[in-house]
Amino acid sequence: MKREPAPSIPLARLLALAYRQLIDDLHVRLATTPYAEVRPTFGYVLLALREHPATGADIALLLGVTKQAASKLIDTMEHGGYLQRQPHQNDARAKTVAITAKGRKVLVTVESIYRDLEAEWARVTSRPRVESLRADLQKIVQVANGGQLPTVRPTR
Amino acid sequence: MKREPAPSIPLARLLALAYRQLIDDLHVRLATTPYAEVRPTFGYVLLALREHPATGADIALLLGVTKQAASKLIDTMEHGGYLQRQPHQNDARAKTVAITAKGRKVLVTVESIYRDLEAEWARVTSRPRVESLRADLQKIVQVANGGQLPTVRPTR
DNA sequence: CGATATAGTCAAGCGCGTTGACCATCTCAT
DNA sequence: ATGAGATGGTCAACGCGCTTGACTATATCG
Repeated sequence: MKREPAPSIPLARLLALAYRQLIDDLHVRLATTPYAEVRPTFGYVLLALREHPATGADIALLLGVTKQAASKLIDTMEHGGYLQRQPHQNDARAKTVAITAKGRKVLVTVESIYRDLEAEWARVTSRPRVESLRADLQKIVQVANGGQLPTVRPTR
Repeated sequence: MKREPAPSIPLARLLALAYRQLIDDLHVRLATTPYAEVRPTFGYVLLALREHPATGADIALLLGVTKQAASKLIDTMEHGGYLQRQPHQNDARAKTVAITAKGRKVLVTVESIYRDLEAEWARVTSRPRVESLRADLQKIVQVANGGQLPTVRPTR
């Protein structure tokens, strides 16, 4: 046997695989709900709107994309009934983007699915190890970005 | 105080951020080498070709994309001089795709950069924790895929 | 041998982002 | 108060990376 010492798999590859695993599983499960049309980016927007409405420019900034791209996404999400544009109170140029009841339901559904998925991960390793994973990743990402969690930028 | 228990950040988000962190840093550093034009997907292909050549169809399967998409990518990489198409020995339909010396140099460069980056991660947490991270992610992904590491599919 | 599968390519189209140009409105220094 | 510039939003055109569909040439196997 000419067995090499098993090469350690690049973290980048594992991260990509794990991420896809989660996202794909999420959307497989979402497909069985009334929210099958929800696209991966929706979640980030809904999450941002949960606390309080925002403008299109805010969302563009959050996602790290242009206003135009954000605007298109908001169009789609509005057509889907996940959020709503309203005239802005203090600024006649701006529009307020607010999450709808349907949008909130998606959020609740997604969170419940994530809980399931993370529980499966915990069965494969253990609850504490999953929490270490979360903590370590958070720390690493934060340190690399001056203490802040950077804005989303789903993938590339 | 109506302080909620600090919501734990979704693993999916952390994974996405960590992955982007790594990939972006990699390409920032690559930009200072003679291989600035290398795109994220190149690495996966080169890695696959390191051991032995493959056909376009193999590569398509590996990347989880169509033959057509793979073909275009191979075009680009061939123009860049990272790999080479040759007639296949036993099959007149097929073409053999082989890594070039330049392609191998990219691989060496990338690995060295990854070592640096992973070392930085280890400084933020610790060497053993980075290795736990790697081991846990690998296990989780494998278990979810019947013991095999799935094919690449860079992102979505 | 012929039916069917497979390797590869060309062409058109789509999703999701971009750049560029533009208008309406807000802000602020003068 | 006003005018220059910044900002919010939209429309239009286009690019990149992928898709589906159609096609040719060659392999494979009953």
